[in-house]
Amino acid sequence: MLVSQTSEYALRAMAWLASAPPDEPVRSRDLAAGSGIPLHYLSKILRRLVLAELLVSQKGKRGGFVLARPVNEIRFLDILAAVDAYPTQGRCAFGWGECDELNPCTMHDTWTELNGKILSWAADNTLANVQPKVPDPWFGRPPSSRDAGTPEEPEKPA
Amino acid sequence: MLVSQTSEYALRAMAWLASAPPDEPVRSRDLAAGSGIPLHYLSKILRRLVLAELLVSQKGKRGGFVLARPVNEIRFLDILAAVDAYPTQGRCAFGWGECDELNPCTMHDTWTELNGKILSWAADNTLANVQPKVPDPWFGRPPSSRDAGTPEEPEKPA
DNA sequence: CGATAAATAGACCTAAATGTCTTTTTATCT
DNA sequence: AGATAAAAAGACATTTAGGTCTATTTATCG
Repeated sequence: MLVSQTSEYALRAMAWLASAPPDEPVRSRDLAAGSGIPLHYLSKILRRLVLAELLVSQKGKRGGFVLARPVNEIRFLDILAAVDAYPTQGRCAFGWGECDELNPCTMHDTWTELNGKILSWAADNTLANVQPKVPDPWFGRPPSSRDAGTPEEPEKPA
Repeated sequence: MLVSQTSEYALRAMAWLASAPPDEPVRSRDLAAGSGIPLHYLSKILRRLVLAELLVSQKGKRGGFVLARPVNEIRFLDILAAVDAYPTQGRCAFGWGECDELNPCTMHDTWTELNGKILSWAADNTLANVQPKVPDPWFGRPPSSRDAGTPEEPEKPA
């Protein structure tokens, strides 16, 4: 695969949070339900994003996650780096063994070309490039309420 | 990781074969020693490349592997496809669930941008972009002979 | 203060990717 | 024909990514 599942999850989660109103924190449960990411696995990813200071978490009642900075200051590159999916920097992925700038392998140039494209894509795009085009009154609500029509009701009433 | 180990191996192996003289087949043992790919794992990858008709294999004594076509007719894309690392085509990697052209997710455009760059890189580059710049009298020889200086001697004389 | 609701932490499981080993098949050479 | 040398096939082991579950901590509310 060219993009790991984990980095895809991280980008999706951050994109979701970028669409939520910034005043109140988003619970991981809602984020999981809305984005289709398994709850407990998502929690691990969110923790890493908190450690990378891309998110702020609030424990306890009324807790949840909020972006730590404005959307235009969170690059895709930061998100990928936070989950350890940082695009290869130093080493040439296709070099056999001891490939570097001084002693390049036969694929060094063409690999560097692609690597540069990926890096600039990740460095030039921020969460600002990802916000919804059309204002949606349901943003920030758990999407279960969108289906059921009863936004306040928890999913485990028993 | 952004590129799987297997697809990296496949590209390296093909690049190595592209550097070898086309008249005689390269043994997988030599290919493994030269490229640093584990022998038996390499064998599996080579078999897939044969099935994809990018390589021709010759069994028995004096056997080995040769490119099935001229270097400028083997695209990186073909190699990646052969080992099932084909860059994502239809689906949007960052879409949540039901993202497509008609109903795009908030990351559809920016993902499509990157995906297009990766695809064109893989489609536009062939093994011709990878051949060594400087002719090397040792190409096609097992690299162990390069170190030992006794090209004809097998590595298990006992 | 006690109940509740959230993140946090970490043990643990599963599946897929990766790597190793052995046997079988097939061709070539003497 | 027999010996040898190669790919082919496939069983098996290991590692890592991905995913689940449970307990703990921390905050808020009544």
